[in-house]
Amino acid sequence: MYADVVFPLKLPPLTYRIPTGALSEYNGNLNGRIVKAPLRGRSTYGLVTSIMDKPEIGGGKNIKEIQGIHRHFASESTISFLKWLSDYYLSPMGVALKPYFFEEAISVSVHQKSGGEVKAEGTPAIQKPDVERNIEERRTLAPDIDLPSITQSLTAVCQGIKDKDYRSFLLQVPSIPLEHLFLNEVFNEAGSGIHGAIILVPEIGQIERLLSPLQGIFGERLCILHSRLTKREKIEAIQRVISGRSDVILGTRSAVLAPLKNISFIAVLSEHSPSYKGEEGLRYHGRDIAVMRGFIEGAGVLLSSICPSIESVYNSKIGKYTFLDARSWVVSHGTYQPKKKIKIINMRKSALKRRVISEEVFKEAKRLHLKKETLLFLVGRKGYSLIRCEDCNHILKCSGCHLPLVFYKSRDMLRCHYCGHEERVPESCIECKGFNTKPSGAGTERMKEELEGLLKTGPIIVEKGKGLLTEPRDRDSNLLSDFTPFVIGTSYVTRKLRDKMFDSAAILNIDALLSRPDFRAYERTFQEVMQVSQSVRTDGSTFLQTWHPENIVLRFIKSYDFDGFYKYELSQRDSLGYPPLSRIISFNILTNRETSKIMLDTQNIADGVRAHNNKNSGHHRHMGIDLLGPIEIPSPAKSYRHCIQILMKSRAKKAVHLAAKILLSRLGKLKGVRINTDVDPLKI
DNA sequence: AGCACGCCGACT
DNA sequence: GTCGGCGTGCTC
Repeated sequence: MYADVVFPLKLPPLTYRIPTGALSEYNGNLNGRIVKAPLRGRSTYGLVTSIMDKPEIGGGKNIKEIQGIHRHFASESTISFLKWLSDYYLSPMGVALKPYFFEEAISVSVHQKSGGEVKAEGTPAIQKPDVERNIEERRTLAPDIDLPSITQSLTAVCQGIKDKDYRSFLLQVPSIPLEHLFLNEVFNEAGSGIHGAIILVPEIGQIERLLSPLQGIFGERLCILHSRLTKREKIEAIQRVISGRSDVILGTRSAVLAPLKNISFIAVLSEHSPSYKGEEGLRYHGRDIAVMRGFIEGAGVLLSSICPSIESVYNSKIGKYTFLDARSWVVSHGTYQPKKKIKIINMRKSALKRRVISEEVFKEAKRLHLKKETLLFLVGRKGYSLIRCEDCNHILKCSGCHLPLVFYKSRDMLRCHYCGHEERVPESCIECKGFNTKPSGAGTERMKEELEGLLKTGPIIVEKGKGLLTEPRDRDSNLLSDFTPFVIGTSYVTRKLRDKMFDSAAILNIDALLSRPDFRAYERTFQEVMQVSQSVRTDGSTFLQTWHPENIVLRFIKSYDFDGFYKYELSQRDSLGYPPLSRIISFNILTNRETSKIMLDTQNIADGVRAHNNKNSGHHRHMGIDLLGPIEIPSPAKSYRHCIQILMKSRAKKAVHLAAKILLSRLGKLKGVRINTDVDPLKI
């Protein structure tokens, strides 16, 4: 008998001989067991995914023998999920095994005597929920909360958990605290029915805010899992999960693949967050994986957000998810009023002299400064500005990366934010040799300068720029006391300083967000504004400065018309053939070699696949597969100098996978290149 | 991931 | 002349 073994390496399953007698010792089934097998002369731990009578004909000639059989790791459903992952993300199975915490599981096996099954200790008794606290929370968050209609659906979630029905929900909430409150409700209602749960948040910082309420409910059953744990901590966490001591996991993206034996519930908070998408290794999307894992393992899945992704709303419209609308959880009086004012500022009418700040925002700054209140300024970048030639309109770029260089006035240097390269500011324009180079646009540094200048001229005195934060990267966010009047930062300040509330906020150049070369630019902008408004107090305003106030997205945003936006955006995506109505797969061909020959070869391969596609689906014109490229793009990987990209795009979502496999197998024959495949890429 | 094989620069 | 650099390729 033979077994296919997967190693946590960039490898497909390899075939090994099963030692005689071993099978009967394990009831004739080794599937899902960790085994030790020789690989390139060294014994390595791997996972058995299938057993068979005869080895595959095409496989290796001198098949080696399994050296040791260890604990059971993966159920049949886990193995089929692994296969699905490898298939969907077009990666070798070993790459799919890695994020499964396989190596941690091996360490656990090795340290605590291999061979035998670890007996699950049975789930510890559920702790009494902290009822007092929850009631208190409800009172302060939403005094007249009207639960009935929501509760019905919520109970359905709980029933789903109890019945092991496959059910996914998309919940739209008006605020982050209510998102958390809802989750609390689910656990209070369904707590005793939950055996195995995963709660995902997009960033590590958000774990903290859910920790104590969840500990109140689950006590020792709760386990934290994220990528910043040390090796040791990770192994410890996985040990708790494998042994059954912990069956409720709170963590980031990677936690979705925690090796839980049973799962009855998965929650994905802020499901729209781009942090859920991986950019290396197995490039899986945490939210999509959650839905798929829920389906395969029969768990209820709850996706929630203040501003859901177009994908998820689409999926709810076509019946894949049940939509729960909690936006009406708005309290009319009381302390909680989520719909804060959003003001669109027409810069054509009201930009002040240096064109980065408007009269309205300046007035608001003066007003708030007098009242000792706080204002958040959001700018597009760090540093002072870009440098643009007034004569030829050329913007200074990094010679290596072809990305704009950022001017740091304080150090009088230009810096490439991508590769870190620094250079002196040139005397004249590289393009036209003119001497008319000027700062263009505004970063945090320039805003600080601008603001100090403006406020000093008025009746307000700023204490030597004190309290103005220009370097939000500072690890120590404690620098920001509650009395810090003005914070200037890039958008990720809102993520890092979630608990700090501002009296107003201003996005100084929303046009930069809206005009990003990304088909999701409008969606991202909507989400960004919703995010920012979360940090603004109830009676405060969010100012959006724009040179294009006629932009339809701004009108949707201003009136919080998410439904209108969704309709508009979906029709745009439809007419251009973008997701969610199509699927995109990107292929990056990375190399350090001369690019011209590879470019030619790649072109030929692409043409071949194009011909193949046309032959197979020529009569369905609208269902065809678009193959774009190859084109040379700036290399996204530091260790490779060149990158050639091919994009595949089609409304026929299954056919595109098939075509991608053909393309990949041909690209694989190229020498001296590395190929990165990204299914459903976020950045293209 | 490792580890071997392989083809170009400064040392005994 | 060799030692060794790491870039490239293979692992049942």
